[in-house]
Amino acid sequence: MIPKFARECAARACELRNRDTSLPTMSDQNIFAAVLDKVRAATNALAADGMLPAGIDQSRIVVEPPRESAHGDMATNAAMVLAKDAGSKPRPLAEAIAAKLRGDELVAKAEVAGPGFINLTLKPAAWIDALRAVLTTGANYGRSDIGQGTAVDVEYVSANPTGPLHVGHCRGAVFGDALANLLAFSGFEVTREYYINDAGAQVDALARSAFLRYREALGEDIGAIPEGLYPGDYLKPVGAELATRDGASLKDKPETEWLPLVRDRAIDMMMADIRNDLRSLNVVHDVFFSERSLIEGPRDQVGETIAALRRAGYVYEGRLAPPKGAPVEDWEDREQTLFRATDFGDDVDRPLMKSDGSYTYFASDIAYHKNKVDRGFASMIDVWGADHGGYVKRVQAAVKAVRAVTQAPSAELDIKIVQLVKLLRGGEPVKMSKRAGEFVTLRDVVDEVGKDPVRFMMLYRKNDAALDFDLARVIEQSRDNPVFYVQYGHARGQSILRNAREVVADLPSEQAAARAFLLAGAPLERLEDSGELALMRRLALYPRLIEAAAIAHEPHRIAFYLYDLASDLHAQWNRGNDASYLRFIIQNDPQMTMARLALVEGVVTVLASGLRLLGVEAPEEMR
RNA sequence: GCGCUCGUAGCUCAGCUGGAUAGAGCACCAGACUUCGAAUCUGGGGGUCGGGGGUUCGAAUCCCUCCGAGCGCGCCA
Repeated sequence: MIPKFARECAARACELRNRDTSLPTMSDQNIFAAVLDKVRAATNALAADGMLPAGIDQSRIVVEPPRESAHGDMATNAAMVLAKDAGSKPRPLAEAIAAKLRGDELVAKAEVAGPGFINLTLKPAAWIDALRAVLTTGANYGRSDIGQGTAVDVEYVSANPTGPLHVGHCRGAVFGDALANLLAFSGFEVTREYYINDAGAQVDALARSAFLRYREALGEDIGAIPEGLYPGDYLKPVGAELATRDGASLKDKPETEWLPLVRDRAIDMMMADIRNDLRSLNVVHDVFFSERSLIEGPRDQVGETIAALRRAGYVYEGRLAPPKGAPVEDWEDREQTLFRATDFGDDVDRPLMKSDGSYTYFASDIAYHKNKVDRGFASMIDVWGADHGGYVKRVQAAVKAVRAVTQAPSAELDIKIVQLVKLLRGGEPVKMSKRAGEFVTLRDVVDEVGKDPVRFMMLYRKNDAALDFDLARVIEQSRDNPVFYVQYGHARGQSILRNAREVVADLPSEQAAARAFLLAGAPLERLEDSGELALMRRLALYPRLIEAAAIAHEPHRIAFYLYDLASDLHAQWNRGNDASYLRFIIQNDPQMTMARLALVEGVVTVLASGLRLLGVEAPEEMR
């Protein structure tokens, strides 16, 4: 118990803060970016020496952790990438660059290896700087400005408002939400959007189904729900609500009169349910965009879009060859309005008008994406289920055409396909019968296992790989269960910080920022153990990982990183069991304790940061 | 028949947009609790990256071609 020492740490932290009052830059946080700058500086110096041509292209130079840790802390391909332009062989060039790098204050070793890699080993001070960066930036560690405020629209879920969300929708919901979090953290201006398919035959079927439930609510015996309508019980409240609101007044009207009324009410109630279900997963959209509004709003945006495409020569009247493969029963060869999708990479041209004169779904979708471009989104991301995979090319084609007619400076579209989820319980498939209207809803799953397992497990897989979700396994409290393992890592770190008050009595318990501030002044140079260095290296990787995940639109990388970080922490903990001098809390050495607490603080900070991006709780303790 | 997504250890999966001797977990075998949470950790065996060509300094990654799986294939959304 030496408060005096803690005061000294605080004083030192203040001093460190005053030394650099500017906002942290990318290189301050991202040690790989910092070293890349050093490598570029070295090549510039060689250019000044006349060893390299001036103005050489440095864009392909990368600095990355080597696969083999024996090769050092990081490796760069600079010499191999530059060799061709430099007109020299990689290895001599590598030697020259390495020689320059050896003069750097953070570089302990620079060696040329293999075909021309430069392997760098950094001095421990470099990793200590990285840890200090975690402590001083706190929850902002890993945040970057690579998005530069670019407006990006992330559209996800967009399930039909004809029934409650089922378990298959979970994955897209969680993926889209985490991706949006990640992009916002990386400096993009993100809009979270849900496209409501409230036009077309399916919502009419919804209305007819709801109308039956309405008559049922009025006491009529409606018998079985006919084929083609929605049989689920979830429409009973809609019928009851209509009966309460409208009494018997709808019952004897012709369908043309009651259908729009019933349809709008049914859609509103379904969407309210859907939003509630999404909220149970902590998924909240900024914009709910109605398909119907494209057609029935003040302007017919679908008609306008088609007209604009027609003026540009992308729409024509013509005939299509009948589809190959599975024969279409009622195929009718007729002239129709077609979008010239083949000009933009699709396989066939696509119809825009149905035979009854209404727009196809695809026509609305073109108009919808044009609407996004008109709203100023330079980047669009659509998250779809695997069953819509066949639709990717035509929408990509549509966006290219839209970009051409709007002359938007940028209109990128990335379509992320999330594969299907197989629901299991203890290894056995969960049976559900869609025909009988019985399916496992999103709400069922969240109620059974909780939001955190759902969110984490849906992200603990690449989005385009199929996923088994086992209701029994995801709530196990064991290493088999990654959700638990990572959350336990955070809880264990918090437990250490709580217990540390035995040695460092005035360590702030609740305010993480104050604690981190104090700990940043600890004598971090005493962190010399290999396990401690491994943890610091892992922490140093985080900004680079976030950046790569954001660019690739792959939030699953965060989940895997967190698992690795938690694993490093658990390993170091257990090394303290085998060798007591490696424990985080050393009773008679408050200085060492402070330094190790700083490391723990850094770990829990990054675990909490990553979990927050995934939308998963970072618990203080496991109960 | 065509298109899309995949194929990596016995199983479930990573592999940082082309880097070095391909990595985790489970399972199997052998070990570590008078602890700051053993709900954890340490070590071991296990591979023709579906097959075959090509591109280059270098390929699990990019191209071609077979094999196999899932999804989709006018006027449904």
